[in-house]
Amino acid sequence: MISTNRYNFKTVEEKWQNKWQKSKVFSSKIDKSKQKFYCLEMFPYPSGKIHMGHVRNYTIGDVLSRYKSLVGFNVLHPMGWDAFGMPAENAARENNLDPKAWTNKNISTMKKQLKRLGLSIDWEREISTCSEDYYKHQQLFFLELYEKGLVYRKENYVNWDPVDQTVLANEQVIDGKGWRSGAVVERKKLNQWFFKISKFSDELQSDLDKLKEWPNKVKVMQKNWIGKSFGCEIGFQIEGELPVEEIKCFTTRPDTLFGFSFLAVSIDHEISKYYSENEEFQKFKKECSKTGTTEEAIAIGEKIGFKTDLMAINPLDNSQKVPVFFANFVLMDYGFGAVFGCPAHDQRDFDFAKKYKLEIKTVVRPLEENKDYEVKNEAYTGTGVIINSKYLNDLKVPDESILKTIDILEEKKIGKKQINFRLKDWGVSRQRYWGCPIPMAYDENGDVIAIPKKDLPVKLPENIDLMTKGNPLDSVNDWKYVQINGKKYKRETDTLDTFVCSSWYYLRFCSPNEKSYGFKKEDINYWMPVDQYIGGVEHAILHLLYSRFFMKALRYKNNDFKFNEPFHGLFTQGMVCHETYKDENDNWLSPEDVEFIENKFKKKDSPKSIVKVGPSESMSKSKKNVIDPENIIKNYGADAVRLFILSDSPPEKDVQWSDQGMIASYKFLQKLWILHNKIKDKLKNNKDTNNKNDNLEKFTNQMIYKITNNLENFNYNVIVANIYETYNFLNKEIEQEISSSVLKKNYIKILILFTPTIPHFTSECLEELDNLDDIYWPETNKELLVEEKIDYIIQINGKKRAILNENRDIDKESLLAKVKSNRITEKYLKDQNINKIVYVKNRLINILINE
RNA sequence: GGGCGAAUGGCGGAACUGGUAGACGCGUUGGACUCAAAAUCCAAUAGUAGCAAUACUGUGAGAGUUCGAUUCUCUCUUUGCCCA
Repeated sequence: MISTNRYNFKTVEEKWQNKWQKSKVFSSKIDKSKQKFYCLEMFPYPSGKIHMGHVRNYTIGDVLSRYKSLVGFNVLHPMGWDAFGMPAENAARENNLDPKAWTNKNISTMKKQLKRLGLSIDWEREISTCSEDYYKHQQLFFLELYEKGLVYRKENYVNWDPVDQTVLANEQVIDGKGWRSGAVVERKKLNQWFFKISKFSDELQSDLDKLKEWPNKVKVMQKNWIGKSFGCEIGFQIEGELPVEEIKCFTTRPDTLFGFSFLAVSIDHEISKYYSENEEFQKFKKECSKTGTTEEAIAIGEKIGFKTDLMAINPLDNSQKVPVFFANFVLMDYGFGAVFGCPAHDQRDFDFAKKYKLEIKTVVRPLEENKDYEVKNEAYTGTGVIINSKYLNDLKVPDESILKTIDILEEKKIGKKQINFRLKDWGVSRQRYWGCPIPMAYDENGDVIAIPKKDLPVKLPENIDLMTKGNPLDSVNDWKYVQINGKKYKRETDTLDTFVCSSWYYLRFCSPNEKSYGFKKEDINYWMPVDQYIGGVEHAILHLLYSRFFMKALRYKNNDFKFNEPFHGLFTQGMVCHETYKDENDNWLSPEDVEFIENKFKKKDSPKSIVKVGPSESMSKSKKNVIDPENIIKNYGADAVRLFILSDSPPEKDVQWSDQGMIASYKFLQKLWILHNKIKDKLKNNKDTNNKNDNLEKFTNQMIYKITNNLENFNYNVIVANIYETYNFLNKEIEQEISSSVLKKNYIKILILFTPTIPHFTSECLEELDNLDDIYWPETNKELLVEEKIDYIIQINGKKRAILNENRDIDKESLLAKVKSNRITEKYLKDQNINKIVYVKNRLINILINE
């Protein structure tokens, strides 16, 4: 009688999680005799509870970590909390709580939940960015960067909410209004701290080529963001009443200079000082401030200009004089805050010229057009040749024309070759409470002083009033004023952008307990760089670029680093999606409130209700299409959840949540448990037989090969398929006579293959077989992979006609003879001339005949 | 508008460097067990024709390279993401 006890995931999973914790199997130490592997998933923001996205992200990382340790790597797999940020401040304000208490409560909840997933995390390295132990090192880095000249203060435009008296991030501006107050957002100039990321623009771009293990998509996005452009600086002579002699422009299209019809400058251009008394200009400036500061807002918004009395002279044709405008689409931070307008070959310039009735002169024609080609309804920006441009005529656009024109301009001393970047310096000041204080202060004249290093950390004050308008720190007077060297100073009350915290946490994980500095040289030189970084593609630009910058900034004038990129490999996983539901009044409904009866979705307990089913979208609280991992883990167990979240889609793509799929994974583990018990009984009762059955041995070996390859290539969905395949095979094979030693040996290998995916289950099984020590990843026996019999594909005129199972390495003639005598294929070859035979050894034969 | 990717059964998805298309799972259908249902087990499942053996069609559309194309090249369509 086979024992058919059900698999009790609850006791088994709890048992193993406790064991792992007690025996500290996942704690990591430097061991120079072993090769290290640093596996890092993007750390979570402690918002309250974990969501399915976390489950997916951390399961992927866990499969990798567990696999790598089984292979023999010394694995570092830490976890921490991105714990500063606005949600805490908002939640605290709404519920009259302390942000710190709120955050720490969330951390403890989420930590419990993550442990419940059975992740192989070294919790002794846990860090939290809102703890003093963390941010004090960050303040020191800030000062070091300041000393190296990589931090500076300047006035910059921000999105200002006049009601809440605060700065808004771009994503908090919705339709030009503040997300909370609903007030029309203004552009306001504020003094802010900046990281000089632009100093590394070139390096950040060119080093992307070294990141071979990054998805190309992400590299392309970063490249576009950095936006290296090659062009030329041109000085335009100016005529007019004002004492302005020259305006410098940057352009990537100097070859269109003969199509010049206006010159546009930013409203912040230095010549604006002559218009400070001009009421019309001030009105215009106000008009401009209504459009947001983003490039997109400027691109979509209407192009408006303010005509000055100045005229600009075309340096290549002194007889041509064109008007100078202030224009809202020219940004001061790009180039020199001035561009020359060539309407025929730039859509923005074209729109502007139409509006202000300026000349549109065609200077490039497409190759297929003739000399009389003229730009009509829209600008022509494609390739072609230069026309109407005197000595530039007939140059090929763009390759030849741009370089040639620059040469000419340089020769005439009118212009200079120049490389320009779109990437702007990183503004890190935030007018918020719940962040890392910036260790700076001001004297009564407003002059800056750095807080002396010995006085660090600048602690964030606690128990403060959050109900004030603007930055709460501004009104904490006993904190705000500070004595330095006997002199009174006012502290910087802005805090650092939370992206700063996440720009170096990967270093802190290497030395989480180091007191004197953010990391220890010895630690980072062993563990860094991160071998595999895993997270959502939504961080493709900012977080990843900032981290890359921070690494380079720390390394600048510092020999402690053996590496200059933090993340060797990057994997971006897809999102977890679910259908969306709405009731008849367009209120979002949670999947829990909806049931599927008689082919229709209904609201639970109201059979007459109508539920509108929307497309499957990324799970989000606002659309209520979320599935709470906690319930799912409680009902089905961690292993089943891990199995499902990996099974349905490749990890880099979005996955649809499916209740049926989830249940199937759960049932599968039950079936696997029954099989395990069958095998156990068989091992107990069977003796070693001489009956030679090497099917199992062969199959296991093939599986080792397949699963290993699939693990190496992140084909985790295929691994789940491999696990099912293995079950299907083993469940049948077990009915055959197998020597128990062979069975045991192979079954143990199989369980180890399953371990990265369903670790609790396999640990229990392995223990029951008294095989817990000496667990290592099995190796493929290459010789066993070689099959003696092979399915040969028989093609006639390229068309598959049959499959013949014949000996390996059979020669062409013998195979042909078999084909000729084969029941199915003989009729095709009868009385036919064979023209050609394509024979691919151990694979196929293609016989070409006349027809 | 520009850049990058994707398109395979009813659905999610497999397919090593061009060489058996549809692994595996879901769903569906039929059967077993049951008074019945659920659960479980067995079988079938790309389409068309056929009792069947088998044949023809088939990886978004069209062309090309090749003995052979889901895979490589070109054009187009749809769609996703990023940038504007």
